[in-house]
Amino acid sequence: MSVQDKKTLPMEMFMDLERSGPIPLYFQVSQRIEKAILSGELPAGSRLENEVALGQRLGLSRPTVRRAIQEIVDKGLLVRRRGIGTQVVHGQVTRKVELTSLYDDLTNTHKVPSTHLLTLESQAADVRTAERLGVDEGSPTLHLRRVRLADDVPVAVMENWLPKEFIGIEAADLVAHGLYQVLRSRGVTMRVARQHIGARTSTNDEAGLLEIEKNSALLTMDRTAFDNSGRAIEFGRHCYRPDLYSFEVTLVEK
Amino acid sequence: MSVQDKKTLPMEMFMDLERSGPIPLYFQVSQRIEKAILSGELPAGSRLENEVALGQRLGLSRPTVRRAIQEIVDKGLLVRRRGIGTQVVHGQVTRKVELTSLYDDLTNTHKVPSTHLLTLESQAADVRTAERLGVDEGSPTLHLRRVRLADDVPVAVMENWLPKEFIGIEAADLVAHGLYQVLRSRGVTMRVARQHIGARTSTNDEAGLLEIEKNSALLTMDRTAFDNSGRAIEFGRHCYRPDLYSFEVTLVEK
DNA sequence: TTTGGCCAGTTGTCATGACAATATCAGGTC
DNA sequence: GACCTGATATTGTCATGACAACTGGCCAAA
Repeated sequence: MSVQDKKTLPMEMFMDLERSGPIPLYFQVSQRIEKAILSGELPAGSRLENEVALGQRLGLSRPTVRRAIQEIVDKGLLVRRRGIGTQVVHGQVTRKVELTSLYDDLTNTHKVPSTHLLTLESQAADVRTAERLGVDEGSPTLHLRRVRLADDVPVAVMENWLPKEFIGIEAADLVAHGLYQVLRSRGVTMRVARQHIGARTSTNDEAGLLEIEKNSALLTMDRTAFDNSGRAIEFGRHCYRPDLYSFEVTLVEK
Repeated sequence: MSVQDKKTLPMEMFMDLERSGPIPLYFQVSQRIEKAILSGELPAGSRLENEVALGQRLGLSRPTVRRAIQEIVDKGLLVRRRGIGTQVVHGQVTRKVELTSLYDDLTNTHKVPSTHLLTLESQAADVRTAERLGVDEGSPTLHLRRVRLADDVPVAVMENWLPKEFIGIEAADLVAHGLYQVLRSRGVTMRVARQHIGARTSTNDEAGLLEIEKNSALLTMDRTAFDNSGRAIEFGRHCYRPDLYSFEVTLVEK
């Protein structure tokens, strides 16, 4: 009758919830709902069953169901309206930018990533690097410069500085696994990152590395990443070939 | 003794909570805590009082206090660790990118924004526009093209398409208030936006409008915005002078 | 001295219950 | 027919209680 579908889909896919496993219930539920949305089982504009009824059918409390739904709302896939209900957003499927590295991005899109390591050295921190990493000027840092390739085509030139406790990182690891994977394997997990995205004209050096013409446009990203305790872990200045890479950001008003 | 301050600040600033007002309690609490962080009253690295004790002292339940804290964690200002407590992040204050327009951004940074309206017309949707807005190809849309200036210096060239119900928008409103303000005044509130950020070389036309050299680098942003019901409200292709504008994104790993 | 286990502190998850705020819709009244 | 009104449905907010999981430090044993 109205614009949006009124049939609340049955969704009898929740029979296998692990109530004693390590995975939170709300996460199990949100994953299943999200999967249903992305697979088209819950088409755009369709209404979700209301929180109370859904919880009753799954044998879960309303806060648990509510949190599961909220997770998906935060991703921008669902919209809730008081007095109305919860709907799948119209428009195309959106993917939120997550805290991952370019290496992860490329593997997720089924391209074959590889790395040329240009520089791997200990370097005294200059003013800017010291400020970003929260260390004293002149203190040692690990400095690396790499070219990232996807299917053997250069995509990005990446320059990074890390605090001195990472100076032991080996070249082989970086070529094989990407920086964030190496850091994760050393027990460091990124928690917050602050990025600046801009553009500028390429230098001759960068143009050569990226196999593009001199003075052509580059997409740039500066990032400072922090770990669980809020300590700066990495400061990076990256530049990307704009014809091969762009950033996708999904914003949700609260 | 340890790395971080152990003194849990007293914070006797919560005496004026409005329990019957329209503002949620968790929001009142989160605002006060955030203010304390930004003002330096809660310095970087300091520990927050634990959830249970804070709730008891304020006469609030733990879920309410917890939600207040979570709001700030989502902004990247606090970090919680099980078994440890909640700390103010080290590093600089970060500001999350929000769902605002360039006009709002400029007024927030105390620059004086103005607009040159180049085009305001009804236009049949081409394939791409139709797909983005979720309308039929060839159906009427409102097409506008503007130059945004900050302190009389051109910053961006913005081209937008809106569904046909906005065709009545007048030129005077756009020059005076910015697109998003005009839409808000017509009862439309943006809820979700999907943005692609990239870079490319300027055309001669754009270079002239932005008062930069031909073939210099531009920062570009394509956006599709959706309202409360998930319907596409706006599709825009913008390009910015990279020396005057950049995007800031704060990412938080969950 | 070093190692291991125990204990207290803190956040993470989940359940139950209640009331408020808002949107839709049907019906009645002017 | 237009407008008001009330009933209904749904999400928003908040309280209380309980247990699990993780961290760090203390203390005893090897």
